[in-house]
Amino acid sequence: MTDPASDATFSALADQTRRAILGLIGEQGELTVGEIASRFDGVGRTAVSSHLRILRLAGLITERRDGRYRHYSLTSTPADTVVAFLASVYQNSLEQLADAMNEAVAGAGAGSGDAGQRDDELSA
Amino acid sequence: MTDPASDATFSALADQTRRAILGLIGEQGELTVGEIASRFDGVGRTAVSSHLRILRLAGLITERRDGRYRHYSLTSTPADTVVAFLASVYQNSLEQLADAMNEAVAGAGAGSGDAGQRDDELSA
DNA sequence: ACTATGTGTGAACAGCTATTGACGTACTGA
DNA sequence: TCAGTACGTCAATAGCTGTTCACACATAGT
Repeated sequence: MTDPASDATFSALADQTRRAILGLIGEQGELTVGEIASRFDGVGRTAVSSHLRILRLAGLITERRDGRYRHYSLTSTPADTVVAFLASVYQNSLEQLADAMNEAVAGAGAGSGDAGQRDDELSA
Repeated sequence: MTDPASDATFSALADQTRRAILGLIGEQGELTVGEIASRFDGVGRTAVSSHLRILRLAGLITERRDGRYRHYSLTSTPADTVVAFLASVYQNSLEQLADAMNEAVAGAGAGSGDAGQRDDELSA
């Protein structure tokens, strides 16, 4: 729980604007910096760029460079760090949850497609 | 995703010390402020008390007053907010995962109502 | 009374966020 | 090719939030 990866992930998720950006990207699939900044009236391109940099360093999003544009999209397995933390803290009561989650992940990856989730060991 | 509850939860989880406190409480089941402060050599009781206040306001822990001591323990379904956020953002790929996780949490918490650390219920 | 546990308050400190201005890069038109 | 324009980022600054400590206070046990 004291991993640098956890720290980066939770710090990235701590900001409300960044969570909103993640939700926006999740809706649209791919967005550029200008498109995101145009939706947040109170946030400029520079601020959005900084937020995207933090999200990218945390491994939550990836960028695809297309000319002068940079399209940002969600990564495939972003919840791993969060889920791993929850599983380690609440293992006494949520151990069965982790098992059910692994099964659900495996089923979702086979059924609905683009997730590409890999089943890893959640119960530490 | 812009709920105040989400903001409080993710802000509480953003701090490394608070995540370590959660892990410590998850291991021991119940701990007092002094016990927690004694384990973190660089953090005093005042800081621990402040962190516990933030965690309590975020709904992650609950306190049980026993004389002059206050025993802190994990709440039953703390991951709901986090899971709800992940489900809303990654609904395209993790919709079934979120449903399965909510069901698992509801099933685990339906029996007793607490985190499972009910070794004693002595009342003042 | 005396001691121990826990919390509240104010100050110092560091860290983060948003802005302004400027720069590098890449498309567009003549 | 050459300017003009749009997109994104970098650097520096101001403002704000959050963490920690020292001190004092309230509560509870002996």
